[in-house]
Amino acid sequence: MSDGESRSDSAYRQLRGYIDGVATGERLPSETDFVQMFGMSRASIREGLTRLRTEGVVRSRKGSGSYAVRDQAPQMVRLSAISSTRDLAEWHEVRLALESEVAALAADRRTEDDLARLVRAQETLMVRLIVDRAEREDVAFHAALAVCAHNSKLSDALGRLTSHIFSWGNLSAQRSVLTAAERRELIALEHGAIVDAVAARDSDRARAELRRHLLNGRTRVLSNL
Amino acid sequence: MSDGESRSDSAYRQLRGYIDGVATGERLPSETDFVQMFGMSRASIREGLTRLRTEGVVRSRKGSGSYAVRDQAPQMVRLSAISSTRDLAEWHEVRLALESEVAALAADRRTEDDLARLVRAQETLMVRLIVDRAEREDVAFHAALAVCAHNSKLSDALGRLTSHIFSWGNLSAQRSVLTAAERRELIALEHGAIVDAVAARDSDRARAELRRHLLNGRTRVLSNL
DNA sequence: TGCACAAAGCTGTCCTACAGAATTAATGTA
DNA sequence: TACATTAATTCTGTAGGACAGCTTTGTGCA
Repeated sequence: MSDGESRSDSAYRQLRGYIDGVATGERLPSETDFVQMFGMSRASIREGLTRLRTEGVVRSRKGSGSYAVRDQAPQMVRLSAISSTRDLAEWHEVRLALESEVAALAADRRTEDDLARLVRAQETLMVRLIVDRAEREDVAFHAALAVCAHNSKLSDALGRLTSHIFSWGNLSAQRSVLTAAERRELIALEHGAIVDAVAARDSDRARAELRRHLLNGRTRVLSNL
Repeated sequence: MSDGESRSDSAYRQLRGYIDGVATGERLPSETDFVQMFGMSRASIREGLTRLRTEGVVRSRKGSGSYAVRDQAPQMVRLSAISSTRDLAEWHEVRLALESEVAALAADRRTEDDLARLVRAQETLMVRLIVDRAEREDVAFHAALAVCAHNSKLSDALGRLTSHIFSWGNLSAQRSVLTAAERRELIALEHGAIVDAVAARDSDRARAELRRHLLNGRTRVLSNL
């Protein structure tokens, strides 16, 4: 889990943890202090600090020191760049949290029209899977599921997060460990179970089946790195 | 150019300009190439690159090179203003999704120190509840729980969302249907159940108890409107 | 006390060096 | 020739040292 973490990732994480424990505007220890505290070179410490400066969490003044800048306007949740497998795993967990709730709400609230759209999205996906990986249709299925939940805040956040994670996937090698046929069968099975649960208005089962689907997918993706 | 510009500022600006002129996914020149192109040290170049990586504009792979990312995609999830009870209910559901997962992860991953902090937060809350509504201490308890989950993305998003919801609550009349004593007993019971589940490393129970806690709270708040 | 000045500490920047991953070139074999 | 294997090269990540220039602190003097 934390093995894919580079030195500067570790520095960033530890610095962030340190900053969470100090008052607004307070001066941080010097970079050389952090070097001794964290047991890594000043270059790595500075890299972590640079990231925090970019995020607006820290401000540095030449000759004086670095200072914690507590956040001013928490009106946004920033989808920070995915720069390590740990970042990816963490965003996956956020997605899992949102989408498992979406699945449960979908089972509770779906209309007949919603269900019809969901079924159609799944059928379109399965047809397309014969040709290629059908990533666009896969996203469409999950979007159709989100619509069923009848919560615009939830589906909007989930949609942005999913595309964020997805855009990372496009950059990486994206070699699947599964054959096309295996993948097709898996999706048929797992998506089918979700659709069934939503159709039966069984929210607990919908949540459980979606969790299984995402956890399986995560395992496959992460085992590829 | 401008006098107040540091070397790394200049590197950042020039790198950004360079990247604007290349295709998505294209490989950038090496850091040593930029050293010659911009006439500054590799440290300054790397600082500029680190900023761009943090912004998600660039991605670097050890041994290979740095690549332009583009597809600037939606980097933010906007916490839109709460202007109706429906908005409030929807954000509550998002919070429920995130925090129930946090509770489950907390039970799985909490260290002894995490647990100690959580218990202390609850004790502080209970003491303060004798005096007033102790909203700050209530938030602190939930923050302590989030720390246990060891997922900075999840806890950050949840923290911002919670403060967003709370800021609405502060604006409204905030008349509770419960007496202070009733509220105190309820929090003791429900928070206690969560702490117990986390202590026992029972993720399912932690999830369930947190759901119950939040759903009860939601019912109380919404029945007030 | 108040002020000037020296000393120490800090970040910003540059340099050199090397490990380790990824890519490319070279080489041997069928 | 075609291809698999190996070696050389390239590149980022990290370490450590050095110094300039700015800020803060401390000291001594009037």
